[in-house]
Amino acid sequence: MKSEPDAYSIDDLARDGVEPWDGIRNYQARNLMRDEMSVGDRVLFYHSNAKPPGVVGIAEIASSAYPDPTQFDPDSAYFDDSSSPDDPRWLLVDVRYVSHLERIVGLPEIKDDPALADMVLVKRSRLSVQPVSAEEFDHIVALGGSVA
DNA sequence: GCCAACGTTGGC
DNA sequence: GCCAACGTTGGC
Repeated sequence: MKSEPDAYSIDDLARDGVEPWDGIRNYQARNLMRDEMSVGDRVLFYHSNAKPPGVVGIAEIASSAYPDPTQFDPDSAYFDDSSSPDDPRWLLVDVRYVSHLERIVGLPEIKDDPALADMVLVKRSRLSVQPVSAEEFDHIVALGGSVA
């Protein structure tokens, strides 16, 4: 899962513990949260639009998908007036902090690693929630160093 | 700041 | 249903 650290960083998640992952406004990302995530699933936390961009930590899914309240809030940047409470268009999941990696695994390193060539991040980078295989997950954690 | 790659919108 | 115009993402 990607986040711009200026908006919400791994340090913010470490401080907050659990955070509703609001603001996802992409159908593919929504469907992944709805259909492919279970409580306890591990998450790679990725800093996008960062210097450097890369995987910075580990989180886990702390809830199943439920309606994102910001879509109904006219004062929110994520407000969507074509969504109704009867039939919510946008969902979110709660995300819980697990750990930082010992070092950032940067995007260039990921792109250059043959074991990671099939990652969605490499093949189709512009998606804020992406599936990661168990092998890819373990490989990146091994590169970055697991703190726990 | 630039721009490539997508995703969405809306006229027809 | 097609597709042009437009908006967003995010690396560089």
